[in-house]
Amino acid sequence: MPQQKSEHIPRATIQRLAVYVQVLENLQREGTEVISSEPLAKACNVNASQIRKDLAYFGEFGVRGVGYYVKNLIASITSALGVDREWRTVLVGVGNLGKALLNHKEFRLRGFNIVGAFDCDPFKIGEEVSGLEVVCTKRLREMIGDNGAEIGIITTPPERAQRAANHLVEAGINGILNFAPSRITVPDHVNVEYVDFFHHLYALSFNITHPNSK
Amino acid sequence: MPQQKSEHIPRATIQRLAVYVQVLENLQREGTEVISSEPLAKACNVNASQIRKDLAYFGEFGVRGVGYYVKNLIASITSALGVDREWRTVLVGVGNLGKALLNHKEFRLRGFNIVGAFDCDPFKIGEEVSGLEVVCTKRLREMIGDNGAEIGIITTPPERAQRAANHLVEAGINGILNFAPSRITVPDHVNVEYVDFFHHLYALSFNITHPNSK
DNA sequence: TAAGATATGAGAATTATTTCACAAATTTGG
DNA sequence: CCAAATTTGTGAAATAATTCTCATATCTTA
Ligand SMILES: NC(=O)c1ccc[n+]([C@@H]2O[C@H](COP(=O)([O-])OP(=O)(O)OC[C@H]3O[C@@H](n4cnc5c(N)ncnc54)[C@H](O)[C@@H]3O)[C@@H](O)[C@H]2O)c1
Ligand SMILES: NC(=O)c1ccc[n+]([C@@H]2O[C@H](COP(=O)([O-])OP(=O)(O)OC[C@H]3O[C@@H](n4cnc5c(N)ncnc54)[C@H](O)[C@@H]3O)[C@@H](O)[C@H]2O)c1
Repeated sequence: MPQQKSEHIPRATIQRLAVYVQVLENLQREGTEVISSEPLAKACNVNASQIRKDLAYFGEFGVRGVGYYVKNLIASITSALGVDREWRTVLVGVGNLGKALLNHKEFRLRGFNIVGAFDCDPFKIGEEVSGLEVVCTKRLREMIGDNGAEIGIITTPPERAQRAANHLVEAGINGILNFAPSRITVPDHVNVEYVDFFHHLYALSFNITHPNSK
Repeated sequence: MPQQKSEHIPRATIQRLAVYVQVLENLQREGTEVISSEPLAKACNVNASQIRKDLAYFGEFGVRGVGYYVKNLIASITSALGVDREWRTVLVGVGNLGKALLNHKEFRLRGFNIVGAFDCDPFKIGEEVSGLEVVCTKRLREMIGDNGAEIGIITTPPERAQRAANHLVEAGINGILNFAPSRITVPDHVNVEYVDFFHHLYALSFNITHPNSK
C-alpha cells in the first residue's frame, strides 16, 4: 500500500501527480503497458528525475531496468492522492454553472458524487436538477449530517461565496472547491481550491506579451 | 508605465498577480480606495513581503507610509499582465463546454473576445452559436489570417486535442487554453495553459486525506 | 516645521524545490 | 551464468523562491 514516507510534500508535487495520472490514463487507453520516467517526463513536460522524486515521497513503484507498469502506477498514484475511493460532495449555487456541473457525469465517473444541491433562491428550492432536489442553504447542516458529504462546491456569485463557505464550514465540510471569482476565509483545517480560467488567460496574456521572460 | 524591470519572473508570481487583481476588484466594488500590503496579503492568503516583491518586478506602485491606491494598483497589474487590451481568441470544439463558453459573456467583458468557432463535425458546421457561424477546422488558418486571433481555446475530446493544437499552431496562434484532459506538444514559442478542475479535486482529496502534511 | 507613526522597497538570510550524478537492481542476449 | 544495457531511487549540488530586516519615504498632528 502506498504510504506517505516523508513529512512535507510540496504542493507542486501534488499538482504534477494529477498530471501524471492524466497522461498515464491516456497512455493506457492507447495500449501502453510499461513506460520509463524519460518518455513519461517528455509527455508531461517535466524533468525525469522530477517524476522519480515525486513518486519517492510515497514509495517505490518502478522496476529498475524496466520502468513503470502503467496500470500499477495509476493505482499507486491515485491511492497516494486518496482518489481511489468515493468522495461525497455538495454543491451550493444552482445557477448556470451549478446546473452544468450537476449534469456533468464525469464527477460520478471520477468518484466525486454530488449528493446535495443547495440554493437560497425560493424559486429554485424544490426544483429537481439531475435527480437531486434543490434544498435551502439553511438546511445544509442537517442534510450533511445525513449524507456525510466532505467536500463542498461553490458556484454562487462572488459576493455570496464567503457566506456559502461559512455555511459549508459550519456543516462540517473539510474541503471546498470555489468557482466564484473571490477569495474566501476558512478555518485552518478546511482546504480550499480555486477554479478560475481567467487566471490562465491572464498567464497566457503575460507570456505572449513577454516572450523573452521564459 | 509599468515596465518589466527584471529578466525572469516566477510563474508563481504571475498566478498571484491574477489573484491580487481579483481581490482588488472585489475591494473596489466594496468601496475600498487605499490598501496596504498587510491586509491585502491577508485577503489573498499570502505573505505581505511576497506581494511587495511580486510588484517590485514591474515597478514601484505604492506610496510609503500609505499603501496602494486600489484603482491605480489594478491598472498597474493589469498592464503588467498585458490584459489592459483586447485579445482575440478562437474556440475549437463546439460541444457542450464549447457552447457554454461561447455564450459566456464574461469573456468579452474581460477583453478576451471569441471571434471564431471551429468544429470538424459536418453536422455542426454552419450552425450559429452566440452570433458566430461554426466553421470547419480546416479553414482555421485562412480565418485567423482574416481575424488576427492570437489565442486558441481547445474544447474537443482529449484524443483530438493534439490535432486541434496542431491546426492552431499552423494557423499562427501563440497561446492555447486547453480544457481537454490531455497534454499537448507545441513548439517553444507557443504557450499552453491547462484547465482541469479534477486536478483541484485531487488536491483537495490529498489534503483531506493527509491533514498533517500541511 | 519637527516628531511620531506608518508602510514601502530592496538586499540579505533562509527555506524550498529542482536537477544532477551515480550506485543498486533488473533484464536480455550470448 | 556472466556481461552489457537499462532504468530506478536517492543523496548531494545547484537553483529558485520566500521571508526577514531595516533604511527610506510619506503622511499626520501638534
Ligand atoms: N457560468 C459560467 O460558465 C462560469 C464560469 C466560470 C465561473 N463562473 C462563476 O461561477 C459563479 C456562478 O455563475 P453562474 O453563471 O452559474 O451564476 P448564476 O447567477 O446563474 O448562479 C448563481 C446561483 O447562486 C445562487 N445563490 C446566490 N447566493 C447564494 C447563497 N448565499 N447560497 C446559495 N445559493 C446562492 C443564486 O440563487 C443562483 O442560483 C459566479 O461566481 C461566476 O463568476 C461561472
Ligand atoms: N462538459 C464539461 O462541462 C466539461 C468540463 C470540463 C472539461 N471538459 C472537457 O472539454 C472537452 C469537451 O467536452 P464536451 O462535453 O463539450 O464534449 P462534446 O463531445 O460535447 O464536444 C466536443 C466537440 O469537439 C468536436 N471535435 C472533435 N474533434 C475535433 C477536431 N479535431 N477539431 C474540431 N472539433 C472537434 C466535436 O465535434 C464536438 O462538437 C472534453 O475534453 C471534456 O473532457 C468538459
